[in-house]
Amino acid sequence: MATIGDVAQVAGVSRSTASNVLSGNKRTSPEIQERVRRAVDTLGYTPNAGARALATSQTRVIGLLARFLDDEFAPAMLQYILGVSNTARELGYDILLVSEADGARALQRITSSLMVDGVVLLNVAERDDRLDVLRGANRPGVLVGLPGDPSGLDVFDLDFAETGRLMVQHLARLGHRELLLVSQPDHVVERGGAYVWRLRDAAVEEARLRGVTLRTVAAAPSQPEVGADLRAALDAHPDVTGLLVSNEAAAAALPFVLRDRGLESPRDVSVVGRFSAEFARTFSLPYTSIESAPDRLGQLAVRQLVRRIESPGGREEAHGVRFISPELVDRGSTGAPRPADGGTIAG
Amino acid sequence: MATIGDVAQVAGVSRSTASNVLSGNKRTSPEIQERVRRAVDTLGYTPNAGARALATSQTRVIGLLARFLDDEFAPAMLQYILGVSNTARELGYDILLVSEADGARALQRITSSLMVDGVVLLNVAERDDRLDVLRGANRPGVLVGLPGDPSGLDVFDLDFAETGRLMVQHLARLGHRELLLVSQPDHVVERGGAYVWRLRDAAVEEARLRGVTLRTVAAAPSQPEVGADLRAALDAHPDVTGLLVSNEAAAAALPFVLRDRGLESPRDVSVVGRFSAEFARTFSLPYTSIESAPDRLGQLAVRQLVRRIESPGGREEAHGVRFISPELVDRGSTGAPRPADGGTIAG
DNA sequence: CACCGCCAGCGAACCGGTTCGCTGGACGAC
DNA sequence: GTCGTCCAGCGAACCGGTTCGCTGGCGGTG
Repeated sequence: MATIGDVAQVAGVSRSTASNVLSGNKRTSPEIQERVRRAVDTLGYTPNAGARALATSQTRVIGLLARFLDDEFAPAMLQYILGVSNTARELGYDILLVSEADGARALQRITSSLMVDGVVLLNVAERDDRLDVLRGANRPGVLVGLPGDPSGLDVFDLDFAETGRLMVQHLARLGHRELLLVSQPDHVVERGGAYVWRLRDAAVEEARLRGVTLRTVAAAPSQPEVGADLRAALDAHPDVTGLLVSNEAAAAALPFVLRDRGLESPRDVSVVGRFSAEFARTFSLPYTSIESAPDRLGQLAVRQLVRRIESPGGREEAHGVRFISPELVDRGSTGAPRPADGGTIAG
Repeated sequence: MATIGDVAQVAGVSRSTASNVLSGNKRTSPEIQERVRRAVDTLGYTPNAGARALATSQTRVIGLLARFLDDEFAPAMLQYILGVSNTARELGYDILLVSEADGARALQRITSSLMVDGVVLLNVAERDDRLDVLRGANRPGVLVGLPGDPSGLDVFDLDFAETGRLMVQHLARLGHRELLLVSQPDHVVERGGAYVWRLRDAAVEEARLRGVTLRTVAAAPSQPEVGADLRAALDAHPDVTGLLVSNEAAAAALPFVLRDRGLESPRDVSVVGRFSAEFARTFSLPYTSIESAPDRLGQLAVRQLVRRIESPGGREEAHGVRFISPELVDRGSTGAPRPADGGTIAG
């Protein structure tokens, strides 16, 4: 491999001059620039990343900590990863993907060895053991997903409370009085991020204000168990006309469950989900939904992270939580409720 | 950050001795070992990855080049990524995930800057522009997916020819005489790997030997177009009783299409797919299938790559293509064909 | 008791970049 | 013509590890 010393030699200049030409940090004469560039081309020179990292304490690599929990629905996570990866590359960074179970230790490893300039944490839990490590680390980090205590951290997330209100509003305005919200078991939610109950609590409150009945059920966050949970939920609440699905695994399984029951949306039941357009395409889901915008969240997170990485260390921009507003995408799965003439959803 | 110099100072030894204790490359007295270890704990020392890379020319990072094509069905790729990532971590390596469109340039960048010790190429195409770069690179690489010219490369792949034969065999033995193989358009196949026509050609030959009719159709490799393609295919071939699906997007859409047609498997049509068990779970697919084993392929690829990385540079193990044998997982979607009494698949 | 061999620990060099302070030549001003 | 200023390029130091050759103290042997 050619080194900058080789380049300098071929160009007939010193190593420092070659470095200055390539970095542009110091003014150099056009003639010298030309000679150095030609030498670079001749030798096919590429800077050694390790040496550069050692000298500058910068790697131009971003750590991406994805948590893949055993019972989690992985396809939803893929879109975050791609959003982060693509944005990072646009900004000139590479991605170190860390998927190991012990996220706290992994975070410790990659930050304290200075492998990365910063990190993005996905799937942040209510009480996430990675956060203490992050706060003590010497590299900045940005979260996707709101933890219980976000103090001193940069966080991006969908506004789940507003999402819950919006879902209830939408169905209530259409005339639905009996709603069912499909979430996830609390212990899973706690690990996987509190977003589900933030949505649920706001939805419950909104339903109360509007005098609408909103029942909530927990369904497994993974296949195939979620199918059985959905069936049981429909059996338990036969008079429900509106379904709110804030559980990606449940949304993906819903077409099969409705079909088994001989139900069609919106004829028999109106459905509003919370997932991304890409997710809907992938699973052929014909349901109106709140866009969860994983690509946009990933993009915002990386942009903010790079801003922190590249801002002169001294003055600190304030940390904080940024919510993105929910947007409803109409796919025609909602309408007026079926007449309440004794027909039941289990029909 | 504490350096090895700090550790040495606290332990009262020289830097080289501290290094020797930590690497274990040279014998050291138990007493010195103890002092150094204590100093490491006290200071919370972690080696600087850049410095180590510079000194050893090793980064303990593996580059993972995933190609996400516009019209490709991404969820299938996720399992390869996780397989690679988890295996790499087990062997003490981290993963640099590269998803950018220009894979050849990305490969050039990460190898010539010595950011990685080796690379795994996913989704290798028949004529893949990354291969020339890989052959010219100074780091080893392993492919998942067989290219047109695999000479001088390590390749792992499912035995797609055998897979095609097995699928035909399975249905022919059950008595099916009219089969339809759902593949992908040739131009997509060429880019995305030749596996689809390797399977198709073998299936066609096997059908010929058995005197069975096997028609093949191309369907889009992504949602939602694939649904329309499937419907058109069923319309065009109403007498088909056996379906071979070697297209993940088509497999994921098939339940919806069959439902629209009022068809059930295996009652009306027998189905054999080619996808992984995890994929089947994710998409609630009740179809008998050939296991595509992405996790196992990823694991084998990483193992082989690490072997190359860590083998003393001199003696070279022979390169070559390793196929894994297809295994059929029975999910009950195949049976004897419906009586050929004039009933048609288009019902 | 003297000599030899062994080996634990040390010091220095090296990996390949970046950066800082110095220098000397060119040019402008008086 | 002389002096001062400016700045392009140079050399050296530094980042934080690893490694190689040397050394000196110890134990064993004759």
